[in-house]
Amino acid sequence: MDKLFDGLNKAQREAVMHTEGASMVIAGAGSGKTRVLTYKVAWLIKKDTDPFNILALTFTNKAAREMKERIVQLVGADARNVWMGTFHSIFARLLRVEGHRLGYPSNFTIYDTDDSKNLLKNIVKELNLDPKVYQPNYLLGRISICKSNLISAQEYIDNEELVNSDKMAQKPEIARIFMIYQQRCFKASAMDFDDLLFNTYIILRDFPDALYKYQQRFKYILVDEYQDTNYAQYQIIKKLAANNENICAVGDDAQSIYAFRGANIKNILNFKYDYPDHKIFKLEQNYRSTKTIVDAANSIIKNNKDQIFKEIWTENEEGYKIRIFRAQSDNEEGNLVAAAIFENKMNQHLPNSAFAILYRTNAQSRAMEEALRKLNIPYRIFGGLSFYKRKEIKDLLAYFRLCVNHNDEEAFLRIVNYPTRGIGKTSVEKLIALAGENNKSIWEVTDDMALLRSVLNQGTIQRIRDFTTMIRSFSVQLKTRNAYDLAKHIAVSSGIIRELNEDKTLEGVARLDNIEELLNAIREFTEKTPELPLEDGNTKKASLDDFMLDIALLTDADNEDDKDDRDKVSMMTMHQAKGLEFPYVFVVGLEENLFPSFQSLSSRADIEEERRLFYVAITRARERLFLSYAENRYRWGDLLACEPSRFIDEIDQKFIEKPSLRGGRHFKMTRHHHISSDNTQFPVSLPANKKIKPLRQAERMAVNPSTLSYDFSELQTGMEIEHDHFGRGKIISLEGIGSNRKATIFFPNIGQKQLLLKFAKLRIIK
DNA sequence: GGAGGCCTCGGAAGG
DNA sequence: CGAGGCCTCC
Repeated sequence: MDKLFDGLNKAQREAVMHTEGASMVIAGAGSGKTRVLTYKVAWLIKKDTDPFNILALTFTNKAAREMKERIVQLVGADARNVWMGTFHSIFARLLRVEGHRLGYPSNFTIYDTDDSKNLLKNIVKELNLDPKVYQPNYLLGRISICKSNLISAQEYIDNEELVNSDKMAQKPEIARIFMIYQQRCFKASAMDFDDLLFNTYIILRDFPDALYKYQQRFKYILVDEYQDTNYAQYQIIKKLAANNENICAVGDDAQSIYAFRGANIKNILNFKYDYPDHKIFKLEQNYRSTKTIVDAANSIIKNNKDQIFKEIWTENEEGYKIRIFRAQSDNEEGNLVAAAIFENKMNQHLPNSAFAILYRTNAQSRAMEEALRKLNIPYRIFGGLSFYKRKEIKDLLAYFRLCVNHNDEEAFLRIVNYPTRGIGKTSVEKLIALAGENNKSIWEVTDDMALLRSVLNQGTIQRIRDFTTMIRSFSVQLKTRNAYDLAKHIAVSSGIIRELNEDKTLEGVARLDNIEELLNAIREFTEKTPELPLEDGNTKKASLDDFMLDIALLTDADNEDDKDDRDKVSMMTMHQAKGLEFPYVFVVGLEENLFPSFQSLSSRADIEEERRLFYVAITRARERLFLSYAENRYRWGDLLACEPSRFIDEIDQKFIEKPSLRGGRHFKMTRHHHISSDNTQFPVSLPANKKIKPLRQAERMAVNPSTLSYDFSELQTGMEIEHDHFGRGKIISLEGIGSNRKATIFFPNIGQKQLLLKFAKLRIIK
């Protein structure tokens, strides 16, 4: 037996060795799923499969990168040639080559969700429709679900059922908006995230030579997180695998938590019909968690009706029972969690990084942060505003985008007047209108003097031409300069750096830092990318258009900041925790209406998804699990009374530490759980408009006004403080009492300011 | 064009 | 509560 198989158990080994034909690996939490995938690819390579013939699809870039590194360690650098990446990055690559078949240039832009929403907003405005009725979020959601179910704009218009349901919902124009949106994206040489899948499918469907080419190339196909694939992804895989049927789908139906964004659990349930000769491997031994945690998780998930039978077990020791905290308020919940972390850190000699706090919504992080700060426990929050979503980053990237693709409408609109150059809203609206009337992109309009003269004055025209001339001059240099040089040149010549330099606030300084960080990333890219040979025998460093190829597909996890990985407690949503593990895990906010979320209460399918999310959350824990809930919680500025989550009741009581429940439980079966039938519809009809918000008003409760006394006694005249926005300053005087207490502060960069202490979150420097 | 006031509305999140 | 959009005023 090859030594590659050392350290794999029987089920894992069988799954790895089954390379020919279809197979499905049902991998329970902590059962070594990633291991099977990596070893399977490694085994294929070892058996002399050309890495170029292996396609491995993951859900995150990070997963792909880590897996690739691991495989390289196992079988050598050759493994770098495996086609491994997310669905979106792999198929974006395919579309750069094949997109011309549908009329896209190879340098098409990838619109991110902000671009898509802006475009939709503009379209609604141009059509004079009510922006309240046609909200960008809603529209994009609708369009996205269509495309991920392979329904084109034309098919939508022709589908009576869909059009009628929109009429019933008083939104009859959705089909038209969808169509215009697609046309505008096309005109801008842009694809949104869903187009990357939709268009890939269309090419495989309509161009037999292309289908043949990729079926030949991808002889072995592996798909990770199969339970989270949507219909479009499913169909693409099915097409690619149709010839060889060497497909291996890995997943766990119990961990499907993305149905809300179109993932279809049926893909995993139907695998057996799609590939009748398939083999199923079940990985049921958990290596991660204690018996208590594994069995408690089993006792929860068995409440779900829709699932593939499996029995997760472990040889690990029994371990600690689960402790449950009941808190009076969200703040007290934070204090209990922080205190427990502190105590365990000390008693068990654990590093901060041994702990994770998992919550349902990002808003819950605040109470936890405050509590941890009080005890001086360092923490790191995952999620939040992504680097690539920051305004200054998007601004600079928009310059790059427009250089690479002049037709990129969203990039054009973003920067045509940033930094300000006297091209106002009215002029821009006229450009958009001209583009629409003449079936041109905005850039093409700016190139047509006759058209411009028809609606704009000479001064405006000149300013617009100056702008396009500048962009052109940048574009020319794509050929001559390397990515870093040009990026830096653009950052300076565009005026962005000057603009940010003038902003002396903390925010402004941080923005400039971010620009610098982006430029550093580009420098690194320029240096790391192998040089391309030129016709004249010289070589050429990577250029800015190379860098821009899949920049839209990058996320925060892709630039792991090594400077920030000091020993810290991790805080994140349960969704983000998928795939991770920690010795000590706190799952907080176990309250009805929060977890399970109030939006999920009316359908069984939604509740089951929440339950799977709970399952994911608790199976992150290796040694010890803590659950908590608050009886009162601030939500959207109101103090709400809460009841403990039904999920707490679902855990078999024998796994729970007894004395923690002071006063016993005050709820049992008295609640009414409104359960309607499953509203999953597939593939033509769309999910019905989601439920009406239940109970919000009724839940509201009076706030106890005696708690509103403010005490800022630590602050004194003469102190140096720091303010989020104004930076450091010195307190000149203090006046007023209670909530009216205010300070006069001198900020060197800004001047003198009067601030109400209850709003200004001042930090004392000395 | 930018600052400041008022209003609205809120899920989880990968690419 | 707080972010973001929109409107008004300079």
